[in-house]
Amino acid sequence: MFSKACEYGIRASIYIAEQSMVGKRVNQKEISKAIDSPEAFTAKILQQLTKNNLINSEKGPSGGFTMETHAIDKIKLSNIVSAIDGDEVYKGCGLGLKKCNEKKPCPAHDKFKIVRDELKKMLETTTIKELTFGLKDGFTFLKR
Amino acid sequence: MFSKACEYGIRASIYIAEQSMVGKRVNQKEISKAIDSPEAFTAKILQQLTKNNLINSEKGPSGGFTMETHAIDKIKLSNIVSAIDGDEVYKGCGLGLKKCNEKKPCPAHDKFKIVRDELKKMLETTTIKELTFGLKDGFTFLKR
DNA sequence: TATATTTCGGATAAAATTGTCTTAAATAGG
DNA sequence: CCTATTTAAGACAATTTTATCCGAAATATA
Ligand code: FES
Ligand code: FES
Repeated sequence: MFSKACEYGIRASIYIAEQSMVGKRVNQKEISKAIDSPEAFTAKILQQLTKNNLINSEKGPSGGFTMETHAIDKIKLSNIVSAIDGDEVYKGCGLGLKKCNEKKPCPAHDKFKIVRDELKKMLETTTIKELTFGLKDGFTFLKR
Repeated sequence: MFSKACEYGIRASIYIAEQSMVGKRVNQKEISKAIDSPEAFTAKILQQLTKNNLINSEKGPSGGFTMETHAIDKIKLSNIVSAIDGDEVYKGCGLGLKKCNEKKPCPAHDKFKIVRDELKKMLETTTIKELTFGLKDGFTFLKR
């Protein structure tokens, strides 16, 4: 569904958001430990998210990453996905024709469109904030 | 969503089925021309589909690929996808945790499950046959 | 039987993705 | 100002995916 980079990006975003909500800044090492991802690779992804203004970074001792608290319920899953994978997965043709095209649809278009639009709606309405809720109570997990 | 290999595999299957329904056997060259895919790579994928008994192949002059007519409405999209990509896409965790796990779900589990199950249902109920209908009438397309 | 056609199978190559390493830049704190 | 810590940036490496190539095997047909 998504690339590894994107999966790490989403997990990292959720973790950063959760920590930001209790006023904590987290660094690369903590993040990759919390979400069980390769440290250097994750660092690259964090750079991407930073460039896309989805998270903030600060250098130096006691530096690290945060998500602005007022943004946590504004940022949607789709923002993370677009920033890393682009929007092909929820806008492109399921059979790989360049651009999904209503006028010249692939044979699976009608079937795919339903699923893809559901995915799109889900990504565009799900906030990072709501994904943090189960975490601190131990109902949901960012690694296993 | 799917790999390139899988996209080609689905398009090829639909084309082969369509031709088989009018009694025509098609070879690698025709197929990759019809679906606009790299010939040698497509040949590999056709081998996979053959091994999985989704299509039949015959060697020699006038050889090529067919789909058994009585199977065309039995074979589902999920059969093609599983044969090439496996079932990760509609059974795995959306955030990349190994195995989706109801007991220890990722934060996005509930949201993802809905979409993924819809995808699963679509793939498991859509037959190759119904995907061929629009083709000959020029309503749907395997390339653009 | 000889030949041309076609799939099969394995090796190889190119490109994209995933992952690592090293150095530079920023910054907090002594 | 100096040092330790942390992110930024770019080069590099490994792996996976995508794609090509070639010789062998099968087969129709002349
Ligand atoms: S054209 Fe293929 S999904 Fe719309
Ligand atoms: S655990 Fe992530 S989708 Fe089920």
